[in-house]
Amino acid sequence: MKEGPDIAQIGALIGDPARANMLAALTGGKALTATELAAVGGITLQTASAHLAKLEAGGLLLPRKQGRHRYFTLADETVARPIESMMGFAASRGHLRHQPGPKEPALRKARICYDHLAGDYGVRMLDSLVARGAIDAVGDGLALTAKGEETFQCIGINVADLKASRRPLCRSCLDWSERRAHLAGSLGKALLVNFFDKGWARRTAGSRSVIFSPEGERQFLALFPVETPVAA
Amino acid sequence: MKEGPDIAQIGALIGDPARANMLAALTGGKALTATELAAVGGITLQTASAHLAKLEAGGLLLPRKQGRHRYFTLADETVARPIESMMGFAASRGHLRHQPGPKEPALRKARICYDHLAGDYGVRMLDSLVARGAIDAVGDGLALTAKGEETFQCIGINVADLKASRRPLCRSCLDWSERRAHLAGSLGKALLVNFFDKGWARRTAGSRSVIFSPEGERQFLALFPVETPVAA
DNA sequence: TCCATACTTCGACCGTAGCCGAAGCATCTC
DNA sequence: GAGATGCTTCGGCTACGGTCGAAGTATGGA
Repeated sequence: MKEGPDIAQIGALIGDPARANMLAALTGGKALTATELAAVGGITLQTASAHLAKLEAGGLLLPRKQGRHRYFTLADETVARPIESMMGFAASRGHLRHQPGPKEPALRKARICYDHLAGDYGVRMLDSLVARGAIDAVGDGLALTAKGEETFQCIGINVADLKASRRPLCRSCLDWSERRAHLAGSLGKALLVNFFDKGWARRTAGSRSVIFSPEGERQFLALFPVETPVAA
Repeated sequence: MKEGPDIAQIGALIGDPARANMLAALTGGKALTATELAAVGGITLQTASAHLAKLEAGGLLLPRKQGRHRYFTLADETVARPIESMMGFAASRGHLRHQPGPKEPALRKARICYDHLAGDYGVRMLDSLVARGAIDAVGDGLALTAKGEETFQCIGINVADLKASRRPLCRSCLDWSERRAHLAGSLGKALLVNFFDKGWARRTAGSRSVIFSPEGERQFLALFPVETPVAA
C-alpha cells in the first residue's frame, strides 16, 4: 500500500457538489469571478470563498486579481482532463443532472469544452476534416496532413504559429454528449477563436453553450459538410 | 447551471482516502477480495464492506462471487481513465504519498497500469518501438505500421485477432512516474500477457509492480534497445 | 470623503459520513 | 453437523466539513 500519487485529495475537491458545479462551469474555459461561481454553485459568497480557497490550495484553480474582482480559471489542461473524463464516465452511467430546459438542446448542439468546440457541431467538424483529408485519424490520435495545412491557411489560421508552441496541435477529446471524438489541442482552440473573430458564433453568459448566428451557421455548415447518403 | 453530467458523485467516491487506495490498487487490473481491499485501505472489514457497497452502487466496481470470496474489479476502462488522469494530475503537483520503501524503485521501474506495462520499462518499450518504426507516433496518438505488424508477429502476437476487437489497438497513456507516454490499448495488453506467458516477468502479490527474471530482463532489454549516444 | 461593490475572515451550528464492536448470514472443510 | 472463514448488517459514537450571519478589508467611483 501507499504507492503512487494521492488521488484522494483531488477526488475530495471535486466531490463536493458546489465545487463540482464550479469546476464544470470553468471547463467552459472562461475566467469567472467569485460571485459568478457562487451563483453556479448555488451557495452564498462566503461559502464560495472558502471553496475557492481550497481549490486554489489544491492547485486546481489559478486566481487573477483585476480591480476588485478575482477571476478564476482552471490551472491547466491536466486539471481539465480528469474533469472531462469524469464527465465521460458520468454520462456513460446516465448520471445526468439535466434540468431539461431550453438550454439543454443548445448545449448538445455546440458548446465549449475547455477552449475548443464540442457537441454535435464539434463532432461534425472533425468528421468533415477527416473526410476531406485535412486531418488523419490514425489509431486513437489525430494528425494534421499537408493538405490540411493548406486548408487551415485558407480559413485564416497560421499553422506555423501554432507549431511553435509546445502544446500538441491536434488532440482528440471524447465528447460526453455525442460519445464520439472532437478536435482539441491548439488547432481546435484556434478554430473556435476564428469563428468568434469572424462573428459566426458567440458565447452565452452563464453557460457553456455556443450560439451561432444564422449567417455563421450557414457558413459553418458549408465549410464542414457531411457526406450524406444518396437516397432519402 | 445544472448542465451536463454529474461529476460530484464519482468525485466523492474517489475522494475518500480508503476508497482511493482501493481503487488505485485495482488499477493494477487484478481482481481483489474484500479482505485484501480492506488491507490496502487500512480499515477493518466492516468498514471496507460499506465502502465497497458504495463503489459498486456508483458503478465503479464489478463484484464477482466465487465461493465464499467476493472479487472486485474496476467496472471498465471508463473508470480507469479518470483515475489514471487524476494520478497524472497528483503526480504533476507532487502529491505523492510514498512511504519510500524498497517497493518504490521497483514500482517506478515496471508496473501494471490497468492491464499494460508502465514505468521506466513501459516508456522504454514504446520509445524503442517508435525508433524502429513499428509504431508511428503521430500527433498525440499512436498507430501500428505495416512493419510493426511483422515485428509483433515475430514476438508471437497475432495482430489480426486484436484488430477484430472493438477496443483500440494502440493508445498512448501518460505515465505518472516518467511523465512520458507508454503503450496502452489491446496491443499494450497483449505484450504484457506475452511477457508473462514467456516467463520473462511476473506480478507481485499486493503490489502493482512487475518483477522481471534475470533472463527475462536480458531478453526484454535486447528486444527493446534504446539508441545510446556514442560517447560515454 | 463617503459610499457602494467585491471579497475574506470569524464564529457557531448542524448533518453527514466514516469508523468500529458485536452479532448475523453464507459458504467451505472436516 | 460442528467449526472455521469470508463477508454483511446493525447500532452508536465521533469528527470533519459544509453552511451561513455578521463583521472586517480592499478597491473603485462620485
